[in-house]
Amino acid sequence: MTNVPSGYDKHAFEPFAVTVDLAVFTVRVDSLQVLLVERALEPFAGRWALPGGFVLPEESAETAARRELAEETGLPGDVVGSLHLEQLRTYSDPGRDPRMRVVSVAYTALVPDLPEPRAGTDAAQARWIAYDNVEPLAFDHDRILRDARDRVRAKLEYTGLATAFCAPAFTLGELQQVYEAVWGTTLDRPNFRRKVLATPGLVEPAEGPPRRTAGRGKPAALYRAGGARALHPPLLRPGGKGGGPR
Amino acid sequence: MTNVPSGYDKHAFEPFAVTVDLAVFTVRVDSLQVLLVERALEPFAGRWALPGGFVLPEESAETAARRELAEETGLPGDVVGSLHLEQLRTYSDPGRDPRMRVVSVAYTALVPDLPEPRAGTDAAQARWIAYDNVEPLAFDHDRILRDARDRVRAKLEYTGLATAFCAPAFTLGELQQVYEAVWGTTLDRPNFRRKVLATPGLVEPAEGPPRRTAGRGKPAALYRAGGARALHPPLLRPGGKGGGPR
DNA sequence: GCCTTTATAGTCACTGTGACTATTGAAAGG
DNA sequence: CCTTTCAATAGTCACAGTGACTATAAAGGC
Repeated sequence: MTNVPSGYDKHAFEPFAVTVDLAVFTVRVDSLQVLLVERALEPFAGRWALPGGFVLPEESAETAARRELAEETGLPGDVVGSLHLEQLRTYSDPGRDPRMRVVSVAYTALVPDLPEPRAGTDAAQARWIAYDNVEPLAFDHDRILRDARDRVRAKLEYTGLATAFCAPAFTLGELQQVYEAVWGTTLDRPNFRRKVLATPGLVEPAEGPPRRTAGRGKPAALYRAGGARALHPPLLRPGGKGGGPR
Repeated sequence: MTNVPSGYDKHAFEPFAVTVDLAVFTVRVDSLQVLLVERALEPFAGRWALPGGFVLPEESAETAARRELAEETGLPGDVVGSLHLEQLRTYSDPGRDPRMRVVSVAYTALVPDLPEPRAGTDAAQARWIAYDNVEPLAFDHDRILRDARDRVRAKLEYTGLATAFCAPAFTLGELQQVYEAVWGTTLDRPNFRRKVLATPGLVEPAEGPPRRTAGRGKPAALYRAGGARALHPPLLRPGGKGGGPR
């Protein structure tokens, strides 16, 4: 229930602040990278942190997440408006912010390879940083980032989310690089191809120019993201089980 | 980031209230049931709702969830302290509570068949109600409940969560009833048995009294929950081949 | 032309699974 | 005590999905 105790005065108690934090991922040069900002203000001035900020009185958390991302990183408005954004979880430990009681709704976003962001008002700079090279972050953002990475890894198995890391048209080799970068594994190319094409709704052939020149070697066929949200059968990652079949 | 704008006054703005809402599920008589309370106060007095309430200044959302559950339903303290509780997601739409700005962190809990709860301070009564018989709830609790049900259905596939619905020692037939009630399907008993026993960490034989009398017919062996969090291979629900999510 | 590189096609053995059928063992009812 | 009943458990069989691997096709560099 959501009862207000009788005689309740909205302003009589220590209020909660509600914020959003964003773990924005991309895949470039075969590695999973995350968007971080360097804090310009105390606390944790000079430390890296996830982009984010306060939810305003008239917006939902998701609206706030898109607004903050645009403000703090200067990413193009149409990109921010259309990117894949998904709620991760909410962090509410007392003391997670040294200044006051802050409850933060964390979001995970997946974007294709994008230009370098530029710092916004509250940030000294904003950069893509390889997940494996991230140094200790401000607040409890290390934990949020780890939770977000685990979620993305798991979701690649049973959803078509990997296509959100790719441009509108992509080759199966590029899609495989996404899986390999996120999972930190290598995959057999013929088997990957067979599984992707056998999973309905994951990818569809792009009808336009059927091939793209990528360098030397045979040009690859282009595909675009399919409409399926859940994959049947799932694309399970190799190895990662606790003693089961390998 | 979580910067407080300069010159910020904690009490100068319209504050957010932070609440928790709980979707507590159990399985009894072959049906998935959810714990609901009848609201005693406005708004939505007389309507059914999910149990929940305000997060206090010094508690985390999860602590608040356990406290509210104990207060509103009178479930035994040790049960509330040890039950499986998992954060679902956070609902933050402006206007979801007609009185003020309320952000609610929703939790899902799974419990074995328990005695009838008793109503607490804010509730006229508290009852288990079959999921399929739930009438429109207060606030946006219909949506929360639906999200929670979808999540539980999906999690049974790739986690050992189904054992949380069972008593400490249970038969494979009882475990199968959990899957059937949650998924709304029937499963082939020999195949279910084979899959459960072939999945490492799902169940372990209970060493104590090896059998339990359940009526007529051969008594079943007893098992207890295994330690595995993720199942390999997963226990997929039937009917998934066609394409879309099932 | 030949060689390298990358995409794509195909083979084969093995595992997990759905749909069944058969057997076991304990309690219920004469 | 013996038979019936019924759930638990064991076993069979065909087939889809997958990992490991080999073979062919299509491009560029020389």
